[in-house]
Amino acid sequence: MKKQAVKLEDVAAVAGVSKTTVSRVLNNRGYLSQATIDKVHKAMQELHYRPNIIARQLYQQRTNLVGLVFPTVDNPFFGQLEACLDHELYKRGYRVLMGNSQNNPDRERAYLRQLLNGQVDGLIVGAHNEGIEQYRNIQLPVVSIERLVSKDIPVVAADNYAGGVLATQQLLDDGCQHIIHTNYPHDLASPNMERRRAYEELMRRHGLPMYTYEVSFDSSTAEKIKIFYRLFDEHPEVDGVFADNDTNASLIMQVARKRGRRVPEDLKVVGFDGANMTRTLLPELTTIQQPIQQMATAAVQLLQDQIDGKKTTNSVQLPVKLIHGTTA
Amino acid sequence: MKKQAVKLEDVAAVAGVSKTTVSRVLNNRGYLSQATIDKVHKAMQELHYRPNIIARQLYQQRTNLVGLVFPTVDNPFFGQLEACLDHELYKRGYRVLMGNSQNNPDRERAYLRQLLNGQVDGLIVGAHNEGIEQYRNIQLPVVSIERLVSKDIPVVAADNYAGGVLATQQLLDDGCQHIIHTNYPHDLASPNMERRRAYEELMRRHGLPMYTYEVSFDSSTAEKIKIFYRLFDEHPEVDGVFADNDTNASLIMQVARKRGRRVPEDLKVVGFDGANMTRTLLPELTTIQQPIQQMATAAVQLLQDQIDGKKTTNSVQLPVKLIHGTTA
DNA sequence: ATGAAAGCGCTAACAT
DNA sequence: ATGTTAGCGCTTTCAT
Repeated sequence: MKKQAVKLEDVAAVAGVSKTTVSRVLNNRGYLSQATIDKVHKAMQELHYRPNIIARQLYQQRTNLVGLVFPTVDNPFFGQLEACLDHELYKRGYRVLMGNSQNNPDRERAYLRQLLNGQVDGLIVGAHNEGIEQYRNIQLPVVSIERLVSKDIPVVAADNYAGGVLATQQLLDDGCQHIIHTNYPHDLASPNMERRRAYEELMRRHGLPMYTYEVSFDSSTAEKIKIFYRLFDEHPEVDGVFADNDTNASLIMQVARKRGRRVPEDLKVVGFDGANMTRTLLPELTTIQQPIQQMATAAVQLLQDQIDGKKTTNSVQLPVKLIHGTTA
Repeated sequence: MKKQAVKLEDVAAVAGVSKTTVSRVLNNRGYLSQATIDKVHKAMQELHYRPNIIARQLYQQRTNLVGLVFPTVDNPFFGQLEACLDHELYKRGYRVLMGNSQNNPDRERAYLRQLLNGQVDGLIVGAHNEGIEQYRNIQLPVVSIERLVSKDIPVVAADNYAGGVLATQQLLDDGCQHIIHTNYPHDLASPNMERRRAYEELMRRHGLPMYTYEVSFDSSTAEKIKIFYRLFDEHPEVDGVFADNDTNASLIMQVARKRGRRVPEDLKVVGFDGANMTRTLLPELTTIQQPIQQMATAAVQLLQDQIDGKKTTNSVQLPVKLIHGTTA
């Protein structure tokens, strides 16, 4: 329990003024004579004074910190999203507290337990865990991205249904008859399910069979690959795949090649997300691009409104775009 | 300046005990009778009490927060690295404050100004800005990753020289005669320069010409692509490329194809980093893999040692590995 | 234009 | 086993 080396009081002593005056100089508030200002600045420099941010936070009851609760930052979509969120928040004077849940409910709870204790001024969440009870009766400003948390919390999401239609329609236009879809396990309360709904409606309307392989986000790459091998074994007739994200699309194409299928000749593939990093590393992939930057801007705006006390519980849905690659 | 709804004092009043007792129950410290414990817990539940973390931080003079200052999280290498760091820090009870500098020195300074004011217990830095004066005479525990900050700050880095040798040797073994390298601008004080040194030494030893194209990390993708077109225009004889990171390798291959070169028939390519996301999206790339997880573990260990007051200014160098793809 | 004093919510000596 | 009291470092009424 060592004390801070040099504090406001020390500066006051050296400058020969009171703590109040130093605080005023620090915050540029109230009436100050130039002579006093200079004296205080000089003392601050001499002592290498640094104001203690925590003390200020305690008094002001705000931290200018926003917590980001997402599965992981090591992913093209979430990486870009968190980078955009950080950028938008920075512009408004907020810093970011990372809360990678790794899709572990206990970790998500642990983060929330802390963050809700005055650690942050607000929360932006996009983790995929179910039944986190702490979101009920929360008094902190919260915005969610692509996740239904509770009815009071506004959601920012892409138009997943339209995306599902675009993807499926592209494969149908390509002449595919046996289109398989991958998605999260069905019970996840995510707007993501709209992608599946769109796929199923179009397939039904066209009288085509539908199969959805469920791949949970947090499975290991090896596990996912195993599922995709199973996909080709159980459905050798598959000629089109609508993957619910681009990394799955990439894995499916790798497995397809191992099974002797050429893309796009024997198999068409459409992904989802269209993040920058995927566009750079896998530009040939045809995919549905989410407006990540706009989603970040909207989320931060909604959060700021809540922090400012404006009651905007409206949710936001943003348009997606089909990116034509060579895989479909 | 609203006050916190319910505080320790309120719990004390309801439970009919003193603040101290409530604090003791909260922290499970000192002698407590079971009856008191129960009373206090009951009062806490009734009031939905949440301890104010900031007040505790002020008293304890520690925040259990570690700042991560890196260029961006939207990148396979930094994304995975920050995810690993977060995971290691979480295990030790620390949370992470994000400091994406976007390679903007002003932003890096702004972060440091705040973080050094008691906001964090330590810092792990890997941003690429030069001459940030705040790192001089810093009193906070700091560890750097792949960056030379100042002589007092320990550095965790991969064996970049060995990596440069592996990459260049692979291309030489493939029979390449005109190998081009890409790297950061030369003046950057980064262990990364060792990759270049290795390339140049091997080329010199083999009596081969050497050309390094300088591509700054924070250029836009469009700018990078322009440089790579220039590379092929100025050196149509190129038959091997050693890129200093995998995303550049990917861009180079895209440009090569546009210029009618087949990889690996006409052009061999070796990248650097070998992050998970690159392995998933671009598995065919031959690359030098950095031990990201080990680097994170080592960095956190060094930081913890400093926080604990152990004087370990030793730097750490970790081995790299050649990953055989099909591009070289 | 400046200062004294109270208080943000919590913890820990030091009593009892 | 529990309470009293004095801070942690800062900001802000309220005085002068």
